[in-house]
Amino acid sequence: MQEFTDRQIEIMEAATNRISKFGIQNLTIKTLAEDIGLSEPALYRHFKSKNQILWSLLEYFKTEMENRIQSIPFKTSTSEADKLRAIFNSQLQTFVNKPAIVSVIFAESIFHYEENLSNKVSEIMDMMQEFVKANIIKGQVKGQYNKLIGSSTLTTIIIGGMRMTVLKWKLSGHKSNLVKDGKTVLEGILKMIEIK
Amino acid sequence: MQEFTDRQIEIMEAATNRISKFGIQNLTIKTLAEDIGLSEPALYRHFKSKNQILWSLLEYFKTEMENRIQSIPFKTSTSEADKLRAIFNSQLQTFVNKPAIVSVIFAESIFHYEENLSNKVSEIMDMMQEFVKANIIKGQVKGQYNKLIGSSTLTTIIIGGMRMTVLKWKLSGHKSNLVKDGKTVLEGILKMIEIK
DNA sequence: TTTTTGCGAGTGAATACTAACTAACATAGT
DNA sequence: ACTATGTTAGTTAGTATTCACTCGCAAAAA
Repeated sequence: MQEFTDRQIEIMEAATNRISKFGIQNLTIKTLAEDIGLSEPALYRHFKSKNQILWSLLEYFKTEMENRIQSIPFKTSTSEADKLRAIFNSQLQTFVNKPAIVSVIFAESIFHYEENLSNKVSEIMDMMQEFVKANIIKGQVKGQYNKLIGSSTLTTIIIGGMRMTVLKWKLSGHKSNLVKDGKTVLEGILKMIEIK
Repeated sequence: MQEFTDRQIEIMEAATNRISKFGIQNLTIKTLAEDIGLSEPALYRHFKSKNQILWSLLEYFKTEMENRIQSIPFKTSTSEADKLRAIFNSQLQTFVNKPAIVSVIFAESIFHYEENLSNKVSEIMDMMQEFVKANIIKGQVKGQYNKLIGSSTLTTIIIGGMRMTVLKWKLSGHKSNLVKDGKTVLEGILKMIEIK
């Protein structure tokens, strides 16, 4: 298990914010050092390379996300649909609290050239897909969801719809209501698959 | 209306290919010139800046896409669902024929720092959304689609599902069957909204 | 002859990263 | 209690390399 120092976390958060505000092109060791109020070489005391700053940042968020979702408390009586609602609510709320994260997590393309980074982004996406797919399968087995559509296709639709909502929120300059819009999309899909 | 010379189109296609293969970070005037077999200054005979190469490339594809979709022949008797099928089929087929385009069109984040470029990407996305939303509204008015979900939300779900399918195809290294997977997703959604 | 399209050889500004050094502090041996 | 030694976290001043872009000139096309 990775552990990070306070300074490392400070650096990772500053990096996330800069990417969110000005894009990855503007994330340089120089601008990053200025944001924190340190010299460039000081950053190299805490990370051995720029790549490692980005990698750690992704790892840090992945762990946070995994822990947060897995520790959502469910009663045994909770329906699969309600579990799905809780997972997405938690996820979208996190994005609202820290909008900068979205720019990094939803950016398969920006790390295209650095294999270890794009792999980390894929890992995060896969994790989210696993949560959703497991939910769908369970719900279909339990007879809570209909079986009009296969679980893989349904997962693609749900994750796709949510990602699209987040993208629109980002393009609106975070002015739209992400939690509400996300809920609307999810309820729409549930309306079509849930058996009441 | 913009017109491009043969040489300009050659440059734009080479740029698209390089972005697709190695990411935008690797698209430099030098590598681009080498791909075409010209010197760096020669490129500046055809475009006044690197930004303009990227802008033109987006404009070029946007126009192509608009014309292609609008010239799909429909009989008056064609159902809205069949129109939607035809539009997405045409779009996905274009991606399969020129996979490099996807890296550029689906890359809101890579142009984050250059306003005129991210605006162009938004324009392309908006255009696609308009086509879909118009189709949904018409279908609901004609009673071909049910009204369980509002047209905006449904548009988000459809576009989101298709984008997700394209993203998965890209991450698979273009090994999955995009046209087939896209059709499955669309049929899944139609199954839930179409009134037969 | 004039215009178009190419070239070799640059330019200044960034970029990630390094070298050499230092002040502040912790710890261990006597 | 005092000194020797090592560590942590920072500094200033660089390095080599890469970047988008330009200048002056030639050859070819119109």
